Amino acid sequence: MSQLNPEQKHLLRIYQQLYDCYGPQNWWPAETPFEVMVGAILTQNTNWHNVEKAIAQLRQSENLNAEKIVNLDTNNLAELIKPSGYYNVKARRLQNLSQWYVSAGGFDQLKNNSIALLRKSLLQINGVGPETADDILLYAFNLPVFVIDTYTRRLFTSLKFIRGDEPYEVLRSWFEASLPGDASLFNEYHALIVRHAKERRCNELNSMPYSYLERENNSII
DNA sequence: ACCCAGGGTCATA
DNA sequence: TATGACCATGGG
Repeated sequence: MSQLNPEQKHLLRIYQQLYDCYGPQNWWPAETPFEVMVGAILTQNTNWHNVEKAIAQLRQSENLNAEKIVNLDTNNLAELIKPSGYYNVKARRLQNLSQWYVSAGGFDQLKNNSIALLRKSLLQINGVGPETADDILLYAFNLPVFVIDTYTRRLFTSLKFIRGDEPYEVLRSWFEASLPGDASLFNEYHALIVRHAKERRCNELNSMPYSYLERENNSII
């Protein structure tokens, strides 16, 4: 603790404040790593409540596994996930992801790869962008990756840590370098950010801006 | 009726 | 590299 710089200490104080307000979030709500991956695709620009309906229909039809999804007719798959929106696009994305998953030999094979290799591999799947890839790395593989989403940008912009328009990779690497590399911490932190964005009941946060940009008179780049 | 949600791709300049 | 169009359901 004594070796942490001011930014690191403040990021941890913000985390502690969120945790005190909302408690543990127990993310990601799923029974298997593959279900996490499916949820990560389906939740793209979509309310989680709608995603739950889609996953329930996949489960009920006994299609919630990679081999089944690969072999399903794309239109039938689209019908099953309809509540999640963008269903034609997402049906193709789910099949791309499932093809990748099956071809790689499943979770037990995939988990042996490094973070960098897995991310590179995930980003080559059409339909998997940086945030979806990092959701999967953190919540399916339990790897220490800090997920950047619109909520993260908004919160830390309002707290004056960032400008808000920095490229994804700039923010991810900055947060990862500014926090202990602990998957459990990143897991809970991101979940708390989302919880706070939905409820906005943690008023203590508003009174603790760090003003990093003003103090350094510069950006984090 | 209007707004947006736990993004990403593709076409265009 | 940088904008804009597009994907689409369901809840507020």
